[in-house]
Amino acid sequence: MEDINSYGKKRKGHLGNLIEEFVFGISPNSFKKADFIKAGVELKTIPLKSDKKRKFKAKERLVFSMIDYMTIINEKWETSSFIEKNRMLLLMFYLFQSGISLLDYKFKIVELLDLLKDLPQADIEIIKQDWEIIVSKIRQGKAHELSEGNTNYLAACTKGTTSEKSYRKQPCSEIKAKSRALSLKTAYLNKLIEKFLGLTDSESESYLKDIPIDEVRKSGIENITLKKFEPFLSLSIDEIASKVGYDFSKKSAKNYLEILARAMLGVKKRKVEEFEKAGIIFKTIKLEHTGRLKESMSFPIIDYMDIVKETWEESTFRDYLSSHKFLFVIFQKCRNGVIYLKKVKFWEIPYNDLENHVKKVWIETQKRIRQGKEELPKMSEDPVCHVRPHARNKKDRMITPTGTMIVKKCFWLNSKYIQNQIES
DNA sequence: GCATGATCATGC
DNA sequence: GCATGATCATGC
Repeated sequence: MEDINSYGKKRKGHLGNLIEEFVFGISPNSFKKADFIKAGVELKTIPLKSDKKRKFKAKERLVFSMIDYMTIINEKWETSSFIEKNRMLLLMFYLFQSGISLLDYKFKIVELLDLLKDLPQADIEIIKQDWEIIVSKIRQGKAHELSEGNTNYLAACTKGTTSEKSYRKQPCSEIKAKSRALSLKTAYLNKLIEKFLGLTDSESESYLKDIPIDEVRKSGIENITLKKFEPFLSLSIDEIASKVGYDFSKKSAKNYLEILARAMLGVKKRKVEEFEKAGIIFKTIKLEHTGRLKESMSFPIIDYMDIVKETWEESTFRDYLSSHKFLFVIFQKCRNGVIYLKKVKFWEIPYNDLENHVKKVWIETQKRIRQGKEELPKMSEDPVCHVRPHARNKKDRMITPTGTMIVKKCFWLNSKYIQNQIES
């Protein structure tokens, strides 16, 4: 056995090995079997960060082993290598702190979790469907197009080095695909953590709770969601309001389109539970009577100090875009001003747009910030995205690495681009 | 009509 | 006080 102190300086990936070796006295194995072979239990150490509201939040997604593209296409969910290895998880959550030794991390939550028993039925079904979506994409020869936005709770995230070497063969296409691993999304982990901490989120409400598991199984969560909106298509917002029992006169909220969108799903509370778990972002969109979309779509503020230290592959913005799915609830104005529900659509950013256009703009943005420039890529410079102010006012500024203070800005998806995505 | 800059409204 | 979603204002 190695001296425990020699581990203290190693990287976070070694924390799991450390626990296995020094806490449980087993030698680390990284292949097909669970860590505790006889018990069939897989150990996972998961970093947490502090959170004002909920005490702790997951620092990152929970990553399992690499997807073997060549063999997974012959598997079935129930007997899959994923389930075989990861069905029983020993989850050890620790509070991450930068700059301290691994040996000084404090564990905050330890739970044993049976993926097929301890989660709500609907969740298990959705995870299974996610697995099937991923496998069917590989079967269609589209492993290179996989993205975390494809699925809800379980996702295929990139894993391994970012160099060319990390591309590997896939069975149904000649195109090489990035190496990826199965993972639980950060959003889903956060809900699990909440549960483990005994916190109940009284603000969110499920819209699948009254739907029989069989139907979730048959139709899939996306179709069920879209079906919820069907009875309202082409209705004006007044008609929708009276149908769902929402009284405009009582409360004239500015976010009435969002309230109506939730009400059509059957949710009265402020948050949609399944969307919280899946990291699905609700976007209500209002088109002009001509079908034109006026406004671009904003994203979180750019931290100028952080972005210059990031690589594109691991950047905050790439992570945000590629790990979220969006639900566009699209309304359109008539010539006479009446607003009606036009279309509802799930959207995730297409791989090529992300890796070509957004990447180009991101790299250019990083370059200009490093140079101390205040002029960041404009809408006219790329058809997909641009950078623009997003601040309270001109005085709302943030420090840059060159020491200047510039107005808070963020990435925006171009209005025209979103409009095209809605139409296609 | 459109690009770009600027700011409002809301909720935590 | 601040992040976030949404929208306004201006000038070409």
